[in-house]
Amino acid sequence: MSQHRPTGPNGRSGGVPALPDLPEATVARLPEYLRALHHIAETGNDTISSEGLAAAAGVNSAKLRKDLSHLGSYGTRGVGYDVALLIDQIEFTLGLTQRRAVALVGVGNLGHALAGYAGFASRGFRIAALFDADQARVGEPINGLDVRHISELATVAAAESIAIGVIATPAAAAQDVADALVAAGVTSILNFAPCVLSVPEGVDVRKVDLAIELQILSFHEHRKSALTSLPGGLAEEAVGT
Amino acid sequence: MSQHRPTGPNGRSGGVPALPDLPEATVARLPEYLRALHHIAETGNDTISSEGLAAAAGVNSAKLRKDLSHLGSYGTRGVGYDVALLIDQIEFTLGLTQRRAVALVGVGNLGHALAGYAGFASRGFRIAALFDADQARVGEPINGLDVRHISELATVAAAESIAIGVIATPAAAAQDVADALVAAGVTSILNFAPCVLSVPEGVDVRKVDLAIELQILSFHEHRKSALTSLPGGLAEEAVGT
DNA sequence: TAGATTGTTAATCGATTAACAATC
DNA sequence: TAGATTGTTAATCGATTAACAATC
Repeated sequence: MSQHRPTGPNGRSGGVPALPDLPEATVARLPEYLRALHHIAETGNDTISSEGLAAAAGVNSAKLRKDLSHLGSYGTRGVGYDVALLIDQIEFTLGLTQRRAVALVGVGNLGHALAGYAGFASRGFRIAALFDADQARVGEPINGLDVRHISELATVAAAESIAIGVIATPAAAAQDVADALVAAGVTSILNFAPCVLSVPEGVDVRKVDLAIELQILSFHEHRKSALTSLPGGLAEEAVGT
Repeated sequence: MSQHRPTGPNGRSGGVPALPDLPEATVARLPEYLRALHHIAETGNDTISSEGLAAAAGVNSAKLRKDLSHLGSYGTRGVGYDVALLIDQIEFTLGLTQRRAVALVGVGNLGHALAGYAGFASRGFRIAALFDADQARVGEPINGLDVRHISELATVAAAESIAIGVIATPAAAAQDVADALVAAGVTSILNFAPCVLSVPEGVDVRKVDLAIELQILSFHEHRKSALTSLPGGLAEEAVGT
């Protein structure tokens, strides 16, 4: 999913503040904790136990504490975590202290929806530019931004300091778009096209494939219906804890 | 992410055809192999090696062979895999031999795009009904389907044999929608709302949170820029293989 | 102090990978 | 037969979890 460069055993020389190595599984959960913490903050709580936060994030509390211990020691034994402090720590770790500019390529069905998705803005990102290869769409205003032609990518990316790109094109176009993004200096790509992208070392790719999510659910449906049709009683038994 | 019931050590009595236990990580990759295989089939190849398929799916070949070995032995040593046969096997395993009916709840920005997403139809699913809580949207035709009021969920789900639901509502509404889906007999949910759902045992939930994907990328951006700003040379060194 | 809760340890579990014997 | 490639083994690695000592 994400091309990942091992950061090595932190073998550094200078007195630079060390960014600790975080397990990838932990990194993937931090945003969930952050979302839960914002929710908790909104309800007026300024302290939360690992048990409470874990419940809000849908994980078990041992895992949560283990995850947070990688960031440092920001809880108080016998009390819990200071919500505001923990929000700050996680936001810092995720690099969300600056609002990051994002380029969105492909303003079809899905791209159009993503361009208007309020969750990006509220959670640390700014859609800074929209691109499409179709001249007929260039100039079209979406959510306050005019769609630009893909050929302008490099210029705009430089001008807006864009390091993150979102691909919402058909699969057939995605690799070319990825190449263009990389050429424009983008080093992180979120790919909604159902295909594998090849990118140089140092560029991170994450993929969201909507049909794959349904197919995974389909697998479990298939299992569930197979169990149901077994001779009496077995279904319950096999479902276990 | 997905509430998962361990299926137990296959402890069965009767002579029912055994569905082998598959590691969850393998299940999550099968759809990717399937997509790659369809692509390979379209290019006219009827045989593919593990090396070739692995490359097309973006994984290493040892992992691919290990994954496929869980389904049984469908390759030929010295030759490779029969593309059509493997497609059939994976589709069977994923329960894609029947086209599955899906209910989509919430036809805002994102829901609208999902309702029109061709990838669902082409990869085993049929959006059978659209729902919204907003009476103003009820009756609106989207992609050949009229939006219905959420109160009709149970009736329609039964009539259309819907077992899979997609939630594309605001977070605040998502839990109520999930409850309604479960009450209507839905046993698999794909949740696009940024919140944790609580569902009964036996119901599977998968979650897609678009902002979380960007936040994970942001983390890596943060790391990369920290490395870049280190005193000369270290950046290259730390990036490693 | 007594009660609560963190941070850490250590055991367990599952996933990945390289290597290679089996076999086409 | 020789070459190619699978399916499996076994070692390694990373993630999860329960338990509890540390400490507020």
